[in-house]
Formats: sequence, structure tokens, C-alpha cells
Amino acid sequence: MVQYNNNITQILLDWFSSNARILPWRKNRSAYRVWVSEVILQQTQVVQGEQYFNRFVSRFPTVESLAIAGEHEVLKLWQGLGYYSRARNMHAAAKQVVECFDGKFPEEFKALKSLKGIGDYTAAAIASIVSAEPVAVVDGNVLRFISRLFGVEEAVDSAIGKKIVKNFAQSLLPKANPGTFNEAMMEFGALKCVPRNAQCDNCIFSDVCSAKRQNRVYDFPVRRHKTKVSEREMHFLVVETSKGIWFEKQTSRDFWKNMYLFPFVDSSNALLNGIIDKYNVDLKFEGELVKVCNVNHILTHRKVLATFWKIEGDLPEMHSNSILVKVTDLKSMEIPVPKLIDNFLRNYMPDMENC
DNA sequence: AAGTCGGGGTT
DNA sequence: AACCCAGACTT
Repeated sequence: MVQYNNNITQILLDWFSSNARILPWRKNRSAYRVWVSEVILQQTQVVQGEQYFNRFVSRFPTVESLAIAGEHEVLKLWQGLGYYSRARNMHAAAKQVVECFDGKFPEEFKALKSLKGIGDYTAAAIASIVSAEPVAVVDGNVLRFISRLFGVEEAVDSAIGKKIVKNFAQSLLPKANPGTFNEAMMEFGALKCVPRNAQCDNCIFSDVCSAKRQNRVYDFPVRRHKTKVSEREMHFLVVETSKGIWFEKQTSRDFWKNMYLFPFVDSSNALLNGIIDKYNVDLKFEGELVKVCNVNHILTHRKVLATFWKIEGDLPEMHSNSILVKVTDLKSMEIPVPKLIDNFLRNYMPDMENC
């Protein structure tokens, strides 16, 4: 078995040495840069994350520069990438590094896990790649690759199933350059051992792969969890005042936390009074309430049924979470907004300029 | 252990 | 439509 595993390890390393993609975080390596790349790539594909990585390290080349930035600027750089808690946690972690680690980014698994937003996967990735700590990573690619290779029948979205995969991955991990091997497993899962239309013909593991030998490649990885998608009605009010459009920062436990939205309520019944009550503002409106459009915005666990309304008015007093943005500044504004709002601004605000 | 959190791509 | 992506946090 040991010899068997050594062969698998070496075959994968050989494959990686001639098939590794050239990616921006694979040069000028540092714990900081690897950290940025790993967090961006959480639940995010490489092609989507690449440009975000370049912009992020260009604006924040060091952990200190990130720590002293304002959160809204960090979120603005993250805009469009989703899972915005990653950006908020990174900002908090940067401050932790400055305060608790004297500004030097930690490189050991245990220390890394003490930072906000760094769990088992990210700590193992950074520790193995930067300081050659022999800890195996388990991400979506590894779950698929290992569960197929060894025919893991246990559900990988259970604690026991994940542990089984982790143990297999750890058993394959070489003591020399464990980070390279971790990257190789993920690269193989991303390029060859893909979810559908896996490239099993001429696969370098076709003779040893349990799933392939059983002709059950797509039975793995076993998952039991099925995602439930709930619907959520949101009625946004676009208030055009003489000083600009009214935006509100999401501060509740609701999603899109700390991003900016138009003020909204869940029901169109008594919309204006609902807004006035919810945000406790003295909104002086004039003219008619006009429905601009309906938009169905699909998220992973939610279907947002959005309706955008507009009205002209004025806000005599504003609280700290309110902001007015001039119509002419909308396209270059500094406040972070989710994709739903960004799409609305790009698709419908030109019409409003003509109103 | 289960629920929550975005957005884009593939099939 | 359903599933997946270099997952982590809260309850």
C-alpha cells in the first residue's frame, strides 16, 4: 500500500510539473499573497478570481496597507465577487496580523487558523505552500479527486466522509514540498477530474482509480445535502432628491451586510410608509410612485424577487447609514453595492437621467 | 450537524 | 433548472 501510494504521489507530481497553469499568485510568493489568493478562490473559480487578485494586491500590496484601509474600500474591491463576509473577515484579519503578529503574516497552521476567515482549508494551503508544513488541503477539487480515486462511499458533506478524504490525502502527501502536491491535487481536480465530462480516457490514474474501475465515476463524490432555494420579495425605493439618490447601508443580520442598497421593504403594501417606518426617516416625497421594473435575481440559496420603484422627494435629516449619491456620480461612486443594484444602475439609470 | 452567505459558469 | 466552484461562520 505504501509503494502504491508513493506511485500515485509521484505520478501526480510529474503531471503537475508539466501541466501547472501560470497564475499570478504562483509568482512573488509570500504568505500575504497566498492568503489573498486562497480567500478569493473560496467557492470561486480561478478564471473569475484572477482579475480580482491582481486588483487587490495592486491596491493593497502589504497586510499593513490592507489593515489601515476603510472597510467600504475593501468591499468595493470585492464588489461583484460575492460572499462579502470574506472581504470583511480579511480586513479584520489584517488588523489581527498587525496587532497580534507585529505585522508579520503567520505561516504556521495553528497561528493561521486564529485569523478571521481562515479555516482548515486555507490554513493548510498557506502553511504547506509557504512554509512546507505537511498538512493536506481538502477543497472541492480534492473531495472529488480523492473520493473517485479511492471510491469513498461515505458522503463527503458529512464530518466522517470529509475525514476519510482528508486521511487519504494526508497519506499521499510527500514530506518534501507538500504545498506543491496540494496544488497538484487541486489542479488535477480543476482540469482533469472535473464534475462532468471528466477526462477519464487516457487518465494517468485510469488503472488504479476505484471509480473508473467500477465504471461509476459520476457516483462520486457522494453527497446527501440538497440545497433549498427560498424566495425573497424585496421592494426597493429609488428616491431622487435634489442632492442625489438615497442609498442605505445594510447593517442588520440580513445578507449583503455592510453593502449599500436602495432602502427596501419586503412588501409593496403601503410601500412609502413601510420605508419611513423601517428607516425612521422624515421622507418628504412629491409626485407619483412609479414602478420601474421587476427583476429576478438568482443567488445560491435564494431567489430574490426584486421590484424597483422610484419617486422624487427630499430627506431633511439623514442618519449615519444613509448616503446621497449624485446621479452624475453613480457610475464612479465609491460605495460598494451588490450585483443586483449594480445591474439596475447600469440598465435603468440612463433612463432616469432623461426624466 | 444544519443553515447561511454571491455570483458566474457548465451541462 | 441543477450543480459546482482552491469554504468559513453562526446557531
